[in-house]
Amino acid sequence: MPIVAEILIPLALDTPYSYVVPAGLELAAGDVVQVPLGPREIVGVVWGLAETAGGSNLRPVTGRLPYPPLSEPLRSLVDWIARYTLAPKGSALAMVLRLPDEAAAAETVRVAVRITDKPPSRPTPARTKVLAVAVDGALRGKSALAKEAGVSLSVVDGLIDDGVLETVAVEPEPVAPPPDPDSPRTPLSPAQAEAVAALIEPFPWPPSLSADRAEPAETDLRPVLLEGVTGSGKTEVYFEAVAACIRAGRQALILMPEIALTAQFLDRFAARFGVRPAAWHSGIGGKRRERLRAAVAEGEALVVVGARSALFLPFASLGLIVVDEEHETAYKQEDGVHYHARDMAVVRGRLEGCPVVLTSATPAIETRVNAARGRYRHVRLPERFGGRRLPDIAAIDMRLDQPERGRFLSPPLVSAVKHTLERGEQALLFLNRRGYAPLTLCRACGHRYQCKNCSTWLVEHRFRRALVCHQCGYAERRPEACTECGTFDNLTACGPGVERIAEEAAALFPDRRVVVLSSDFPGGAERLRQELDAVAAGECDVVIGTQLVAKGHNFPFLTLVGVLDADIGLTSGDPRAAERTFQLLQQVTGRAGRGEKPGRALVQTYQPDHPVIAALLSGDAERFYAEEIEAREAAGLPPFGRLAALIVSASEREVAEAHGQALARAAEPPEGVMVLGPAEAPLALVRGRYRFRLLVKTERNVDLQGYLRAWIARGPKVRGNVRVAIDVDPQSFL
DNA sequence: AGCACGCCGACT
DNA sequence: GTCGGCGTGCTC
Repeated sequence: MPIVAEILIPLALDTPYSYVVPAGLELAAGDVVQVPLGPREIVGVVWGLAETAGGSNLRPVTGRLPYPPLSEPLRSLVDWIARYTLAPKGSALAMVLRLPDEAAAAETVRVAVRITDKPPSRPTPARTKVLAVAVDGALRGKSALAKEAGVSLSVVDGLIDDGVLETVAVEPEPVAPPPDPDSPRTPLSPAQAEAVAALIEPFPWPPSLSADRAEPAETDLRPVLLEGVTGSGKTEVYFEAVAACIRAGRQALILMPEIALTAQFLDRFAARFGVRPAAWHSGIGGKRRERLRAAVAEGEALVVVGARSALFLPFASLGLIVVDEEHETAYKQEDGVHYHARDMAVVRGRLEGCPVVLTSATPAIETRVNAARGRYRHVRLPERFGGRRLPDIAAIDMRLDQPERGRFLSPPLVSAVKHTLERGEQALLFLNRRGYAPLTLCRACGHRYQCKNCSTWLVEHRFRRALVCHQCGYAERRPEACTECGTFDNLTACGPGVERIAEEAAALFPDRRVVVLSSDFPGGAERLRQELDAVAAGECDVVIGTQLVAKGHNFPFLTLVGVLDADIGLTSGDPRAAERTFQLLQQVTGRAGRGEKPGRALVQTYQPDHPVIAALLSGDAERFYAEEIEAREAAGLPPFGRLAALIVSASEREVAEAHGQALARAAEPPEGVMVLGPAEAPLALVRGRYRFRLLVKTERNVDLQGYLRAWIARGPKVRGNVRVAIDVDPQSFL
């Protein structure tokens, strides 16, 4: 009887396709194979095998490919994610399978050169310089040697041709040198040591700590929330869990938001483990990427630090997943397959049978609730490391301390910055608004510049001389004359953005180095990264920054943080606005005083009594969480359970056809599902397609997928290429 | 993802 | 009259 293989193909297909297995080919589930699809050959993965009588009209599997098979837990993860996110299985597989393309896989042989006994046939000054360096007989790369000798590469090549230097093929440098868990380290504080013990005691691989205990601890595979204020040393605590994991011979994965994956962090890792960890992020490409993937699959890479896509690496023996800064929104993937990496990490941990540690100074509400209800363990680090104090936080009531007309820095803040700079310390002015001014209007006719596609104001970017929509990216040149009434030179900028604050700071402190850090930093992400390093090294006095300064980087010289408009975001319609604002402000004020000197934060606000601001000022996070959870309950929003948004993406024509129909002609929701509102007006026109959202609330364990499928079936008749996904966010699924 | 088919506008 | 734009559907 012929054997039929169910092959999942990494395309947007929801079901595996059937192929016959040719005689003589032994296949097992998880094997990576090549199969014909239409006119071409394509890579797929064996999802299942069956012996059947029929199937003679099926095309045969071409053959097995020399890649490590996908493990059972990883295949289950693909199935799980596809089901949960309503994505086609093949799309979920594609995230795991990103296989090397031929070009990238071609390993170029690296060569090094070494001096031989042969004297040069024609000694020239340049050659003499090279030989002076090479005389020690050590191996060097060609370009390294040329650089060290201060000559060009051709001189080295000439000496090779002459036989004076010999080339030696070198092994490529290891992508993942083994970290040493027992490398000497700075001692932990008592609070940290206590947290380490509490954290790893119930982990399945026996930690050395409990080796001498009489009773072996009972394993507890619940995810753990490791919560501690900024500067409490959470990293060192979870490093000990990583150490215990690799001592037990298992691999560890540390997930971080991309922005936090800095040289600074890798150095901290190196300080603990002797080597830098293997890093996986969107910037790592080609050959290196594939070698690292192979090292992970062979179990050779013991620790991987990576952005969210690292979650899909084919670990041979995963023993621990750490999700650093678990509240970060960067963990949400918003295009293609919609998923939240933190939650998928919890799922993968469950499927792999390994513990998952979530860390944060300001956990997401749903994580806090999960911890409070005992579904997650909760380990806390209550104080800052090394006896350092949290920054003093004070409010500046903008109704009382008004800035000068046309200015945005209040007098108390200006004087605080002045004193900070006089002491030779750094100040950060935080304003979560890119560009120069959020609104431009004509003084003559009152026309307000608005996006052509969205309902938002166009933000002036003075550096680029453009008006830009922050919603959809639409941009136009900033006009000289009003496009409505034609009045020349009469447009006025309303409100501040970071560029405008930089202008103000430069005027106030003309002899100081002022730098603006935002995601549209001129020169791109790489230059931005360098600039962040420069700021951390103290090469700047006043930093004006958007939310990106709240993340990742540690600025040891920073002692003052001024928050310019703390109220931004509190009034937005987002049900998570309060939480987001609290997290952001807590993180950014926590930047102050992480070096030698104590820090201070001043918060400009019009509503010092707002619960979010009050909680921030009092440093009472407990109160904030309690109040926020209560407020959500009262508003019918879930503090727990799942808040999802159905996102429909439809073309302009489809929208026109569906116009007038209630987009939320929803199926009757099942028990436990509550529709919070009708589909909103189009959120944005993105690349010619409108996106809609439908917010639904669910209790745990409700078949949200089923409901959403029903919605799709009975929803507006937008035919054809309608894509649907769940906006995965606060949720529970265990 | 590719690739084919098919339906409409704008051109040698 | 065709050329080619992309919207749509199909691949075991």
